[in-house]
Amino acid sequence: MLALELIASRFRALSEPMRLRLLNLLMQGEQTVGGLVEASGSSQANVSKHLALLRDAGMIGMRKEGLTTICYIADPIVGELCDLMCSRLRVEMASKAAALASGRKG
Amino acid sequence: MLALELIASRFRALSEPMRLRLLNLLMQGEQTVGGLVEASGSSQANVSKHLALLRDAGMIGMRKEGLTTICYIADPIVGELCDLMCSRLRVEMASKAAALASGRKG
DNA sequence: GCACTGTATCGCCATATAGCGATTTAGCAA
DNA sequence: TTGCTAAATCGCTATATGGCGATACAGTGC
Repeated sequence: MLALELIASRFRALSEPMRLRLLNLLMQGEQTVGGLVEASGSSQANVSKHLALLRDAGMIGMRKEGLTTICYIADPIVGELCDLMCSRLRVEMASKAAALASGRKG
Repeated sequence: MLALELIASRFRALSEPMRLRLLNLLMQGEQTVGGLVEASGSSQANVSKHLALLRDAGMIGMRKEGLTTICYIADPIVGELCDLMCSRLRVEMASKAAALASGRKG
């Protein structure tokens, strides 16, 4: 179904640690591509590619100002999805830790 | 960072249309693997592989009853994430449709 | 025109995985 | 044991993509 592919592609955009890292940086405020390159510790080519993918997925926006390109979160869903996933993971990890502590199998 | 990889792997589990389809089927209630094979129209091998991946991601659970294996949604996050994404897509598609109708560029 | 800088893109390699058919394994019934 | 069935796994191919270095492009200033 078309809709499923659309949804899948959005989730896929969130399925790489480097992209989550870039989104996380952008959630603190808009940044230039160069700033993201430096902050992420990845190569310029990779960051550019990931940013283009995030843009195509509608998650971020980009505007040019002179030589530099400035990126910003374009879709509030990003924070919501990550918050949901993070809070869920916290619950799971807490229960696993409790299981380990009590000697049960994970 | 470890956490980012964990989060990314969860999103990755949701990044295939076939897996979304299987989850969607399971949201109507638990099903056998065979039932999912039939309902999804995919091969038994593929469905089995996707289900194993979803299980490893903690999204579904499986229990054996005699010969058959019964699958069920194990993590309520599945529905929430998909609802969020779907509602967001509806908003975007509606605005794109409006843009098309008014002759503006998408 | 030239040089410099910030981004985007290209070519390449390695890895991951979706899908397929074939096979194996596990449980039930003779 | 044999046979049957449900599911998992194996071997394979094709495709997608993350990461790299090199290059091309675009905007600025000379």
